[in-house]
Amino acid sequence: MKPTVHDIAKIAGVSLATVDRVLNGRPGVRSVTRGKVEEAITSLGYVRDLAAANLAKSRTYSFVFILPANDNSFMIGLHEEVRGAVARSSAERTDIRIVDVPPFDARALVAALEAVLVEKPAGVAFVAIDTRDVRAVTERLRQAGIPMVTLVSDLPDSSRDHYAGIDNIAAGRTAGSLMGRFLSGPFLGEGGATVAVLAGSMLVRDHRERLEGFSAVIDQAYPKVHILPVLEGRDDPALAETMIADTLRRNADIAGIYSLGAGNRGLIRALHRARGPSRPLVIAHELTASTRAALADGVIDAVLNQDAGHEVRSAIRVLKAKADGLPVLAAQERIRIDIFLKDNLP
Amino acid sequence: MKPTVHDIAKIAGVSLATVDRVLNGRPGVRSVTRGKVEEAITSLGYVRDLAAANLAKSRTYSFVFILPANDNSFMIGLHEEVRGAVARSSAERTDIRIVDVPPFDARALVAALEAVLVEKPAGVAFVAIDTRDVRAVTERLRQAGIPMVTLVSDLPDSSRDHYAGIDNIAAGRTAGSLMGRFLSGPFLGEGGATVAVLAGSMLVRDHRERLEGFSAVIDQAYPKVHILPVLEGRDDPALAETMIADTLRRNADIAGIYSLGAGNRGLIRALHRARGPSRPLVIAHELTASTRAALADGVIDAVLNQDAGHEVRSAIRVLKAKADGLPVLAAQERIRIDIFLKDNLP
DNA sequence: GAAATTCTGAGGTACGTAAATCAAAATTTG
DNA sequence: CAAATTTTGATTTACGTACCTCAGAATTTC
Repeated sequence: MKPTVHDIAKIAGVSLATVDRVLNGRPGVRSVTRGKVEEAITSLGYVRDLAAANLAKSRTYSFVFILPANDNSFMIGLHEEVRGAVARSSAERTDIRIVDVPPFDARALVAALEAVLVEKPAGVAFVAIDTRDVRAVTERLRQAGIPMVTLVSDLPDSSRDHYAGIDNIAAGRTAGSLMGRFLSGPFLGEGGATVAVLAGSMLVRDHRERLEGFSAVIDQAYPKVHILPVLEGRDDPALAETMIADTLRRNADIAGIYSLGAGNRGLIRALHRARGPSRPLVIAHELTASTRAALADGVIDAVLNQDAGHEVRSAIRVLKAKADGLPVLAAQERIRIDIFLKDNLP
Repeated sequence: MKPTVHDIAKIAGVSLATVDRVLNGRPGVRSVTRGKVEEAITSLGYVRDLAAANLAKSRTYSFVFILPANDNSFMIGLHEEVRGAVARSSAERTDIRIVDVPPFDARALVAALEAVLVEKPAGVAFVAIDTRDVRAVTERLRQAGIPMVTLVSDLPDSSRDHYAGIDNIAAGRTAGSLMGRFLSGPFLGEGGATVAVLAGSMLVRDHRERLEGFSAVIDQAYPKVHILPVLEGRDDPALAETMIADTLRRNADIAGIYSLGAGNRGLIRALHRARGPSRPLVIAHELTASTRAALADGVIDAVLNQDAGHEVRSAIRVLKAKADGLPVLAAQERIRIDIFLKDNLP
């Protein structure tokens, strides 16, 4: 039988009230007595029954999710996953509030985080933007004891407790490696190949890191591949379409395209329009309805994906654990880079 | 506030005892009264507080995991993950027992499942072997109301409730696609390429399915690639080593190897020994210490992986849900095929 | 219409923990 | 050494559900 507070009281030779005082850090216990109780706890291997404790406290974990109100499918999907979690929230003793902020707007994010500071929820998750101001607020949140999880885009070396997202450098490297290997066959050979890169914005860390990883692998392992200057499409389908169409028109010899941000609907439209003699090899991020269809059609060759549902559920699990002061299972919470070819679409 | 049994009693105009009788399917309630209560339940949107219910019942979920006592790293890792779950079990109200059976032994598996039938745990997970006898026992388990989850290797169209493992046909297709594309470059060209396939046993479904998917893609999309007859290494490193060494000696022109089972330590040893002028392209399954090292060294080019930890945790979640008659979150429980190149090793 | 049977209500105890009150004991302070 | 203070004990209520008993009401059966 699992030991209970009653067992501790018996072993330590104190009353239930004293055990409770020790367990919950309440005042009014001499250090001698506290020592006896703690000894009994460790000797019995007592672990508090969280379900019973939460029941007694009639506790609900209140979390805030700050999400950019982006127009692209990935962010819309992320929103949906959080809404799904809200729907399940009553059964999980959580109470999740969604706060929308304008995309790529550090000041709006800071303002939202400051509001969190006032509200004092049990935890907050947000898509980070990497600026000094944002870092500064996170430090204030940490001091206020509010657990923080960054979602999708990280803020390394800051006060955040955890990052629920993929390793974007590794993602970029993987894209580079696939690009290099796939190109080595039918495309390369006569001297070299030109590759275009479409990003959302170099201001967000995840995009910077993907480019970094991609370039590193290409430069090092596939020196015959030449990367054009990055196109910044602000994750906007319409903008992406014109940029890609322009680039394809100007550089007839483009052998590959790496789309490391969102807004792939535009990219795909441009590709469909530009049906030339030989289509370029395309590697994109995020499996959405449109990229999935493009993969199946052979317009896109590979899609690297992060599962928004996993990220949201992981963020919630981690916030809960942090709120309870429990350790997190790192292996469980690592968000993986999914690689989809047309053959392993789920 | 979430509605409770008290609210139901009040709304339905009955006593708490009657609500309890309805909720827990106890006898002694007229259908008119039952109707009133059920109406109140739906109108209030009542959902039973599982944590409180489990506390009241002082319930622990007892699960049995039947695992083959294989010598390869993957199965050893799987064992470890289950043991990890056992270690965490007290906090999760689970009580997991591990039963070891000899590998590739359908009769031993049947015997273990029959023992489960007697023990009547809250659920059972097992690595399936696809025979009539095994199917027959699962039907008896289903009739006994014991939730079943197949782990790693499935038993489709049987009485099992869920499969915690990857789609092996898709995995095989993915391997075929990578093999075809990677070979198209440096290896192919002058007419064709020869590929060897190393499996564990064609008696287990997962291996059959991987081969099926692999062959389908190669035959259809890469007709220049020729697949040698399958080698069956019984997931045994020593046997695999001699088989691969033999094959490499006999067929000097081998361009690729697809290792779809376990026992890769042997494969890797053979590859290291046989350092010829041009090394073959190698795609293997399961990321273990040895395949990871081989990937990093460039001896293996790609590894398809299933995360044993995820599979075990998913199996437990599903068994719990089935035991409680709750729905499972399909998206959460889908086990993904990880593709590792040397660039995205975790 | 009485007896037998079936329903229903009221109430309690339990699960393991939290949190509170109040009295009693121990300790410290002056 | 008495008074003030701190520490501890005993007890209670609560969280939401499960499960039990027993009495009384309603219904059915003869």
